[in-house]
Amino acid sequence: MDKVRPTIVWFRQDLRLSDNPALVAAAELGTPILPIYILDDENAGDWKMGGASRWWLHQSLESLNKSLDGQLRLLRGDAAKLLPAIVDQVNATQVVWNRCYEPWRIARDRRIMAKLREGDVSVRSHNGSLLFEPQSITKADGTPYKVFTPFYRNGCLSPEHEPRPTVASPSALEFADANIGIPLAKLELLSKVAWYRQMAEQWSPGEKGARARLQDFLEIGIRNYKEGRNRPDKAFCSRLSPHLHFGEISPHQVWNATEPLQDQPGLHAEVDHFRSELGWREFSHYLLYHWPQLPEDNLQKKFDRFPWREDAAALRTWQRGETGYPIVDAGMRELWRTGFMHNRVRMIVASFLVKNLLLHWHHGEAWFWDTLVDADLANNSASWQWVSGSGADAAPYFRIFNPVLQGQKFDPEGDYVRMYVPELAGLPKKYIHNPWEAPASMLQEAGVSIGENYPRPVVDRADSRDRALAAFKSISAAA
DNA sequence: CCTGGAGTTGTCCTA
DNA sequence: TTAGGACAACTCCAG
Repeated sequence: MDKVRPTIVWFRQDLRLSDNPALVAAAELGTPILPIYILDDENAGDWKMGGASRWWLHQSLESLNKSLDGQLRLLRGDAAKLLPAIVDQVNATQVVWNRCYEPWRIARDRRIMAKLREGDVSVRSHNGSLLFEPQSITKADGTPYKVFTPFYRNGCLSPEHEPRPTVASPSALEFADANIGIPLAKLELLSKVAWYRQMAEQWSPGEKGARARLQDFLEIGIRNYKEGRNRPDKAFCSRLSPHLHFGEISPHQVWNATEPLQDQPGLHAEVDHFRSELGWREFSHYLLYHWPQLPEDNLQKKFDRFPWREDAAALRTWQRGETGYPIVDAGMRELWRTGFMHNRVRMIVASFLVKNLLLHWHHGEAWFWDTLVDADLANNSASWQWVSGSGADAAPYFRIFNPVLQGQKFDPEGDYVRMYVPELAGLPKKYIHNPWEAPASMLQEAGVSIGENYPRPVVDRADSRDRALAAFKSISAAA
């Protein structure tokens, strides 16, 4: 009874069949395939997946399992123990996966690879989720870039680093027989409280949903991307971030799909602009790879002596969307309801937390980590450091967003605010972003009572701006 | 080693 | 109403 030894395909942040180099490599071997997913909270340290991400993952695994004819095996626990055990149990001859780049995953995968190779198992990792391998892009002296523009222009965009073409899904997969795994429900990815009910209306997790989202974006959003992407009241953003994070679509698929649009009249600049956003995703992963402390430590050491405030009550108003600044509150409520926030608004709420409230960026980082469906260690930490001014290539300290002006500029009709802060819906656009300045009669007519059914501003805007400027000045060398 | 130019996403004041 | 300059000082990067 000679049984053919199977190949294990370990799915991680590549929950798709198309453009999946590890899967293709496995299929080419011609041996039966055992696809597995391991929910590994034990090696993740402080960066266990947050609640919104778990909701997404649940849907995405369900979808992947369907595409795999129900053959996906699910496990839960320490991958460094589980994987070698499975290899033994099924007598696997080969294990393949696509690389991940968070520090804890790199460390874990290195250990696993070494352990498996002690036996007679061949282990191969592939690149499925970054356009540019972090170690391949360096300055002439071999050290990593710290500034986006030269990283992107001179590094990524140089001809030698052109992203690889996509690879097709294997035509037919032969699956191995093995009594392994637990039902999806046993991963316990869905919290008891159904706060994610509204998220389901907004999103279609899974490979198919990701493809549809891309098609939609290529037909509409990208055609007015440079301007339109700044408008939270419109639908010009790609909203691909959660799909990319879980690898339901690869950046290569997205990058290459924009190729035909480049030659269409007027679209070249739009495509370039969108691609540079993919470039930012690469840059964040690059930074995290070269500076593994990015999620915890200020990249710029002088920020270690920054006079952050401690103010639990103020933090709570921010988290709940009750700061009294409509654009901030709309953003925080969008996040809570949908697991997402428009990028422009992310900058506004982040600036508000760090500069107007003067609270440590770690608070924002942690909240986003738990509530975003696209929570991504690299993007999250790099972006928070950027906003705070502590990161690579950071915003100058005097760049403090004015939530009223930002609202008026990027949500000019107030539609975005009305959608997520319905108690203000009756206000005309002139005062929708600064209701505390509206005439009493107008407030009354709109049914708004400041301090009663909509909060008074938690801080005075001008005062808190001056306070932030002083705080940032205090850590400069000249001070 | 030196040098010059540049650095995602702003705001405010003044003329 | 609108346009232009100030807001600091630093590090990064390429020639």
